[in-house]
Amino acid sequence: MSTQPAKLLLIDGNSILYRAFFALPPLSNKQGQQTNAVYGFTLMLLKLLQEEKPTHLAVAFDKTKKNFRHEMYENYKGTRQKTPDELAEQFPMIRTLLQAFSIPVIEVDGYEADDIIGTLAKQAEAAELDTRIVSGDKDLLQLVSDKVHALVTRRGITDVDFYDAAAIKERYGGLEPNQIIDLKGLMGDNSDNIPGVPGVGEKTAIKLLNTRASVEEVLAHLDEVSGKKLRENLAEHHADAILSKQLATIVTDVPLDIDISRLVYGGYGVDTVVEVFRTLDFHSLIDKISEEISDSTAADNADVDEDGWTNIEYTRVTSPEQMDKVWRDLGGVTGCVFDFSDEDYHAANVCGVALATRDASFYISFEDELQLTHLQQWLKSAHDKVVFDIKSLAFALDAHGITIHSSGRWNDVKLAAYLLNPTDGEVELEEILARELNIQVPSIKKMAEHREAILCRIAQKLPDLYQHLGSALDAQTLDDLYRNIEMPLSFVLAKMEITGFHVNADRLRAFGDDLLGRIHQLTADIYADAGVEFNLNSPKQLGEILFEKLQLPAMKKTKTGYSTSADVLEKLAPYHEIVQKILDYRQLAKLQSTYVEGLLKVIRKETDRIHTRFHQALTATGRLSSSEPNLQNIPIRLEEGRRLRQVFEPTYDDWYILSADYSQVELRILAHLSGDEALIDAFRSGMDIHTRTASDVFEVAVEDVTALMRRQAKAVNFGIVYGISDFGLAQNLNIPQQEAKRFIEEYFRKFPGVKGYMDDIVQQAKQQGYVATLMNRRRYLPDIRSRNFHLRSFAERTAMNTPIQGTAADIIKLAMVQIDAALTKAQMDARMLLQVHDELIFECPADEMEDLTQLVREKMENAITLNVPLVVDISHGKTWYEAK
DNA sequence: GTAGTCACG
DNA sequence: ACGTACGTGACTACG
Repeated sequence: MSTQPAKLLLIDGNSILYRAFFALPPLSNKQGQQTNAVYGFTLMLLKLLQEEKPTHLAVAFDKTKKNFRHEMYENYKGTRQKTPDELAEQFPMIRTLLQAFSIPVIEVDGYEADDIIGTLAKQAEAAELDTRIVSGDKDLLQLVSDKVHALVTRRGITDVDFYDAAAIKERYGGLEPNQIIDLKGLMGDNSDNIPGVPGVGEKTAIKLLNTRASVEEVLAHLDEVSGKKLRENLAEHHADAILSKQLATIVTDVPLDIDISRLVYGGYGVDTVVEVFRTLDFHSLIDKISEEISDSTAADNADVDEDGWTNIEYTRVTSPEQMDKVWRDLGGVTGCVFDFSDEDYHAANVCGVALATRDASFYISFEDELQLTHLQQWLKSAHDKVVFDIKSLAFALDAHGITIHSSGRWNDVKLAAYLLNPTDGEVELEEILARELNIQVPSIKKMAEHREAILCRIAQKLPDLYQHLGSALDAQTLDDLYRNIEMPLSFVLAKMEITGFHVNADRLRAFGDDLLGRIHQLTADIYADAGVEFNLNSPKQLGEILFEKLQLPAMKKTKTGYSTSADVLEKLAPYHEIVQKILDYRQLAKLQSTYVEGLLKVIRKETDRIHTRFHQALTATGRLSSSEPNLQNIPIRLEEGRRLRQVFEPTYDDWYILSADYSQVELRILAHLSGDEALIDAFRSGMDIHTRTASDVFEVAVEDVTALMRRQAKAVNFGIVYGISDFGLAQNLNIPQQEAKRFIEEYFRKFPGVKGYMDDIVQQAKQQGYVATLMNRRRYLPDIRSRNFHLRSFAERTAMNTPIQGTAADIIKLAMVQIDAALTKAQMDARMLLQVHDELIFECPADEMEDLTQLVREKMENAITLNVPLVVDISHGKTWYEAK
């Protein structure tokens, strides 16, 4: 029997985990970093178990309340959704781990881990049980007493400082543990968003608390405080100090359905823990605790994934009879890996497909045409299928005359993984398998002779992977977005990519020839002005000419030298005639190289069409992007470039191009999200929003708004959407920062709801670690709690911008899905060609124009109901240029 | 491969 | 005092 004294260990799960998360060097792979954080947590846990030998043990986690965004989502859905569980989402493996260690996890709705620990510590004190609190947060020091001591993490992950009352006294200039809250009340805590009193830091606070024991007493005896400024600050921020103290005070009466007698810790089963370590790839930790492991356990599991890649048994289907066997054997969810090189998206040639369930694997070669007909049947069938990147499949299969439809019960792990981690950019299947299931896929290139086997093995893993990701989607209420928007949208986008945009190549070439002539003339003029020939395309050489040879005033520097960007050159134009010529050259050279030459390169000669590629799983906000070529940035702002749109024509002479764009969609979304009455009223009135903003901000009648006022108001509106800063606005408008600041302050005075929303959303991001769109699309913002001003500010602006930009993306995506369905249903010939963030481009026969206009308007304007109307402007013409 | 620049929303 | 507008992709120069 053990004779060791009873000892209770209370671990602040959140702070230890986050400590580990931030202590580790940043990884490009977020999921990897999360696994690393759990690794750090485990290191700490093992150390504590070994050194502290607790007889009672619990880990507490925060469980924050449901937020307004979830409620909004429910309103939109009209249904109730489960409240997501914060920690399980971000670090799903932590639960498995603690379960393996048989350690009780305590969470209480609406309370933080601190509060639970405070409550348990109080109970323990009453029971005279020796208690150690482990946390990364010094706030917990307020709980220290005779029986309760604290271990607070220092640098690194597992280093801790020990605190009893004496240690606190020494560290905090004589303060008692219960004065920690007074300390926080006065000095605040930036990382916890406790304001405190301005001008009061740790030193001052300690001095004050050495004469008077509490915040209240300090405030009651202000006359004793030396220093006029300090006295004024204390008087002025009386309420802040009291509130800050309250914020810093840990709750000690959390309603718990468990008491300390239930926290008796009996140790863990080594086998169970090793098993979990193995799935998490914590190999070094396995060694650390492996003395007690029996050899057999280790051997049983060691080689499952090691050799499965090449010795997997699969059937190579070569006859129709075998095809029948495929249908019989493929029950349940089937993983599908199509065999094509992913190097060239547009020229991908599918040479086979691997189909697998847990029990059976098949490789069907595309060489045999007969097989394809059978395969096509199956692709349409009601079997559940899991793939990676359905859009690339649909695009590649189209070249084989195979069309796949959204009715075929497809699931796409690329889209699922993207919704879970939108900030990772485009992620390959291999990375997802490694991150989610710890499966290392061998290089197919290096093992070319095993290609089919490896593909079958990957196919076999896909259902597991989908199940894994799917439950995470459910847990984060992303399932609706995934199933009803992103999945169906993939098929719409595939169709658009396959259709392409018809262009007039001759006209494009002529446009380019004209440009070339003018570029040559400008180049000659510039060389003459400079008195020397140089490479005009080199910012370095150009900088030397302008700022050294010609002695123009350098306004801005880059890391490598002088900045020669357009905004700098515009300011320089009055000094020398060469500057305007350079600006003109730049403009024309851009058009020539990026657009004329760039587009000519990608026109398919047989069809005179350009097929862009839409990236559906790339942007952090939920927008699409377009590449090879990018058709989302065809010039429009300057007439010169806009003329490029004349080369984009309908497929047939008597068809038309139709363009439909949301009017001010982001500001309307802001009006909705913020509930600001003035902004809502502005949109309901149907007035020009920038003019209306100018009239409000500059306090003039609408009819007295000048062009300059409108331009400035427009910039402010943009700034608001981007997460405004006075510097940014000043830069944009080329005005002093002070003036920009006044604009912003005035804007917020006139639109207080917007101000409130911006403050709330940043606060919310800090609390829950992410922001969300109206349709619940999420973006995690780990930097929002950073001590680095730059990182934190960026995260704050992102918190303001992403719900707006992302909701706009949600809305147009939903509209696209609905429009596609409606076009199919109405059996119209009209086709969707492009999406450019807030606009959709179509082509259609003349006799469908009216119907299409009506249909598109109806679907776009009613995709979602906001508290302001959504307005869509539609126009058409014989080219994209004319559809304006 | 990175930096600078510029095209779009 | 800190040092910034949000989200993308393509081209050219240059180490």
